[in-house]
Formats: sequence, structure tokens, C-alpha cells
Amino acid sequence: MATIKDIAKAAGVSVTTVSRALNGYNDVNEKTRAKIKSIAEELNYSPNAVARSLVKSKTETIGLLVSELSLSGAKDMFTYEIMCGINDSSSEKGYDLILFSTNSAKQKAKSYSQLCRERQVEGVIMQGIKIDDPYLKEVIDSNIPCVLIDVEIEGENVGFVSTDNVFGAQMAVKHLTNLGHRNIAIMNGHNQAVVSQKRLQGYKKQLEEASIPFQDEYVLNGEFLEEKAEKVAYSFLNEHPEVTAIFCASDLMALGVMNAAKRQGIAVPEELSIVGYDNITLAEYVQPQLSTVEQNKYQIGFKAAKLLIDMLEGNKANRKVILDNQLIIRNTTAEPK
Amino acid sequence: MATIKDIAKAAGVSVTTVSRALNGYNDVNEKTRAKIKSIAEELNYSPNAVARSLVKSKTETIGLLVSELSLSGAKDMFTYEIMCGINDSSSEKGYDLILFSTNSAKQKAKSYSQLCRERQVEGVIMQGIKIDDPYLKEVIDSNIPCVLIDVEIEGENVGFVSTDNVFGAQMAVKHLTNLGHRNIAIMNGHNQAVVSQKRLQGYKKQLEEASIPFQDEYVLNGEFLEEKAEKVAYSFLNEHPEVTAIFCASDLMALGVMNAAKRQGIAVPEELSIVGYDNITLAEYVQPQLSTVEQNKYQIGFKAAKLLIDMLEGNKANRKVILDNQLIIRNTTAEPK
DNA sequence: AACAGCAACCAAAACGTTTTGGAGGATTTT
DNA sequence: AAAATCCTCCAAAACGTTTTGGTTGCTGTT
Repeated sequence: MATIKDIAKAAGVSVTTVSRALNGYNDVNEKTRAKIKSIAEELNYSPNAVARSLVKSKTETIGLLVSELSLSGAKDMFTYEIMCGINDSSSEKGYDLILFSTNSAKQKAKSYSQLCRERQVEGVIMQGIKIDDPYLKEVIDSNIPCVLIDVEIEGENVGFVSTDNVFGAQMAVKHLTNLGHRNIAIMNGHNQAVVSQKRLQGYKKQLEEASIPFQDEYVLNGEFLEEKAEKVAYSFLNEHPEVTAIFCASDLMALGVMNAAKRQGIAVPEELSIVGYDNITLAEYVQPQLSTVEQNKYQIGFKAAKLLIDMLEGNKANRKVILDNQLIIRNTTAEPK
Repeated sequence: MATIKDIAKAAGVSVTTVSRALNGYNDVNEKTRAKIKSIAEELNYSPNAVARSLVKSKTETIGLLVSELSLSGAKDMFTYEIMCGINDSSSEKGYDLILFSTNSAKQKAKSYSQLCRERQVEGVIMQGIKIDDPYLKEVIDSNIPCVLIDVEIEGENVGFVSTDNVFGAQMAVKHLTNLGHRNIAIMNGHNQAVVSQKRLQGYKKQLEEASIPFQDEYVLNGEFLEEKAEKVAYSFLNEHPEVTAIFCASDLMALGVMNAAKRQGIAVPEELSIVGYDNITLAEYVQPQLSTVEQNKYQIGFKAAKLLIDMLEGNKANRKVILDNQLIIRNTTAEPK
């Protein structure tokens, strides 16, 4: 592999001159520069980013911490779409992406922040991290600039991007109350996610606005899992025939609820309205098509990378980015009988 | 950030000793080692991988070249699942993953192999690359070890992993001929993919075995796109009412064909049998559920990373990995009327 | 003729590691 | 008692860049 030295030798100049010529400094004669450039091309030279990083102590790399880059999440494309956004945004700015996924074995051996420091990433984006993940705190406490997705923590070196989950949930439930539903349950996710709390909040808010008393036993926990939601919904529907609508904190859980309803012989939407959250691809393919709240996952990723890079480059930027979401009405919602 | 020098100073030894102590060499007294280790911990030291890479000229990094990490592919989870496999496999071996995606703007400025050389990745995995992509040739010609997914090229520094597409396609078509179909069309992908050629081959092979004459006009091109497939199928079905079955080279295209059939008022599977390829998540959610050929995408990724790392570490490994696939019979296939 | 100013170049240090080729002293072997 | 061996340690070079703080020689000004 040709180095800057080889070029210097071939061109009969010092390495300094080669470096400055190639990097566009103007204290080098244009003729010399041209010569150097042509030699560089000839030698098929590409600068060694490792060496450069070492001296500049800048790697132009951002780390992507995904809690579980695993097949469990394969059904909803959440992570993938976010990654697309991150990738586009960061490559636009000339940053490379390095993937840190929490393999259980590796996680024990090395902490996130260790990985980051070793690899000298300039900042990280964390996606899918549970709120009680010990490593979340660790990264935040370290001084590595960091952007969280869907975890609302703000600070000097930490920002976040999320959607307005309270509003999104409220919209969904409002859609149900507008249709005339009064007995509305919520299939929530686990409590280690901020979004669960927010969505519950939105649910309560709309209940209040519609003057519907909140009932504790109408709050179900599906852990964000299809199977769990199905199981929970199955017995719940049995015990609560008065319930005519269920708001689900994720489409995946909504799918589970739909299955439960089918198994109970309950018709959707005639006897039970269901609205989901996320608008995953599947949502418009299931029968009936699922009404849901859309989040622009690509945008989430894109903005996250943008925010991080702004932070890295000292541009002032709001460390708190909240994106819109919108209700998509399909065929799982109808007036109660 | 604490460096090895700080530790040396604090411990009253040379940097050499610190390095050797921390790296487990046995020419250092256990007492000294313990002292160094404790100081390192105290200082919250982590080795600088950049500096280490520079001197060892090893980065322990593999590049992941994805032709389009974009939302176009979002519907099928192909890339994502492969990435999961790659990630698990490589992190198991202690390699980090760096993402190179062909952003059109960036692609023009810097070629793949340049990116790889700059970043000093030790090898690359290429996924979703079209056979006529100029950069494919470039990477192969460079001496960077490289594993291709679904592109069958073999060489000293290049291997591939794929599934047996001829067999898979034949199985699918055999399923149709066994059911009694005689007029079977194929909705193929574009010709820039090896898999298209292979699947066509499998289709022909089974036709021959079933003594059905091959007809050129039964070969359709859906470009691997749902919309395109729908469009092509729509007019084809109109002109060829004798056709009772269509084998599709991807599930996505099968979905398109299903839509076309619906629009034409053709009942699936009663009047038209359809079998897809890939077994994407959607396949079991559409109505009727899609019969298809399953490929274990996770395994493809996993094996690809394994092969690459074997190549990197000089373990002898077969540069050609062909994985099994299997027919999944659901509800889009039935006997012809 | 002396000087300032400028264009074009360069030597050396620095970045944080690993590795090479010893060195010094203690211990064991002859 | 000398020689050989072992244990522990270290100075310096190396990796490929960028940056700092110059130097050299030329042009034009006084």
C-alpha cells in the first residue's frame, strides 16, 4: 500500500509538502501539487484514515448502539428503518457508522463506553435501550456525546429525538371516543420504555377529556410482544365483554389482540375496535387492515444523526427533537354496536 | 483520556512494561502486573484502538457494503436479517462492523475499495450488489478479502454464500406441477441478479422433468418490485387466461401478482396458484397466506461473516457456501380447476 | 545595498500503541 | 568461581499521518 512517503520520494519533495498538497493548502506551488497528485493517482494512493485519526484525534465515526440487533425485532422494521435514516444522514456529512450491538457475551466483557473509547467514536446514537439498562446511565455519565432515541434525557452532551407519544396516543384514543366508545382498554408495553409511560398518559388524558373514568384494570401489559399481548387479551376479553375498544401501544401487540379476538369469536371491528401504534408494514396487510399511529422512523433516524453531528461540530442545536406523528384510519375501528 | 504513558508514570515503570503487563505477556512480575492493572482501572484506562491498529496494521474491522440501505428494501426484511446474522457472527469473533452504504453522492466521490483502504477494513461483505455494479469488479480486483452474498464468484480472496436457487425454484415449480398445473408462468427479477438466472434455470428444469414445453412468453420480468410485478401480471393474466399458476422469484413480486389477480377478479388459489420466494414476514400475514420458498437469511449473514473471518485468519475454509432452503406450503396454491 | 515581504518548501515532533533487541541482576549449573 | 540461565525490565523504533515553526531564495521597495 502506497504511503505518503512513497509519493514524497517519487516526487522529490518532503512528506510535509505531499500532505499539504493533497489537503489543498495554498503554500504549495500548483505545478508541484499537480505533480504530486498525478503520482498519487499513479500509485493508487489512499490516505490511511487510521493514522490520520491518531494525529488529529478525530475519527469521523459515530457509534450505533442497538440494544438488540436480533431477530426478535425482525417482525417490525423499526430498527432497520431508523438505521436507514441514520445512515443517510451521517454519510451525507461524511461520518462513518460503526455498529455496536449488545451481544450478551460481549456486553459482559466490555461496557459500551469502553467500546466507544477504544474505538474512539466521536459520539453515539442509542436505539432500543431500556430505561433501566445500566449501560444507558454509563454512557450518559461518560462525556461521550450521545443521542437517545425515544428516551427523553437532555444534557450538555446528551440529546434525544422522539415523537410526541402523549399526543399520538391521545389522537388514537380520541378516534375511539369520537366513534362513541366508552369502555376502552389499553394494551401497553413494558415499563422500561419511556414511550409506554407517555402513551398511557395520552390515553388517560383523552379519557379525561371525554369524561370517561379511568379504570386500573383496563391497563394491560403486553410487554411489546405479540404473543404476550395475545395471551393477556384473550383472558381479558373473556372477563370484560363490556369493552368495545382496545388501544395498543404497538402494532405488534395489536396483531396479538386481533388474534385473541379471532380466537374468542369476537368480530373486528364490529364488536371490537383496535388501534395500534407504529404503522409497521404488516399493518396494511393484515385483515382487516389495522388503524394505527404512524411514526416516521426514517426521519427519527435521520434527525438523530443530524442532531449528533451538530453537537459534535459545535453547531448549536436543540437537544430535544420531537417529531410529528399521525393517525392512520383503516379498518379495525368502527362505531360500537 | 488516560494513556499508557500516564499509567507508566504512575506505576514508575516504562510504557513497554505497561503494554506487556496489560496484554498478558509473561515477562512481567505478577506483583508489577497487579499494580499496573489496578492503576489502569483507577485511571479508567481503555486502550486506544486507533493507535493499536496503526502499529499492528490490523483493525479488527470488517466492512459491510450494502448496495442500498434504503427504504426501498424496507418491506422485505432481507437486508436486516442478514445484518443480524453478520453482526452476531462477527461480534462473536471480536470484529467490529462498519457500514458502507452506497449513497449516490458519496459513491461518485469515493469508490468502495478506496473507502475500504482508507478505513483499513480487513475484509468486506457485500450484500444486494447487482452483478453489473462497476464497484463489484473493483472490489474483487483489489486484494481486499471479500465475501459476496448471492453472487457466485470464487477466488483466492473472494468467496460467497448463497442458497441453492436452482433447487429452490425447482421445488416451487415441482409443487405446482405435482398439483397438476401445466401452464405455469414465472415472474422473474431483473437480470442483474444472479438469483434471477438461477431461479429461471430451476423453473426450466422442472418444466422439462414434467415434460412441459418451455414458452418464452411465460417469462415475465417484475424487476423484484411489487408494483412492477403487479402491472406486468395484470396485463399478462388478461392475455393468458390459460395460465393457472405463477411462480414468483420473490415474495414481494408475489404480492404484486396477488393484487393483480384480485383486480382481475381471479380467485387465488382457486383459479390461480401463486408461489413466492424468500418467506418474508408478510408472507404469512397476507390473505390468503403465501406459499413460498424459505431462505434462512440470518444464517446467510452468519455464515458470510464466518467465512470472511476464516479467510482473514488464514483458516482454510470452503470459499463457496450453499445453504439449504425449503418449500413452505400455505394457501396460495391448489389444484387447477 | 539593505530590507521587508512573500512564495515554496522542509525537519522534526506529535498522536498512543506494540515490538525488537537488549540489559542488569539474581539464581542455578558446571 | 565462572558460566549459563532465567526473570524482569526498558530504550528506541516503528506505524502513517498532520502540524508547528521554521528556512531559503526571490521580488520589489526604500
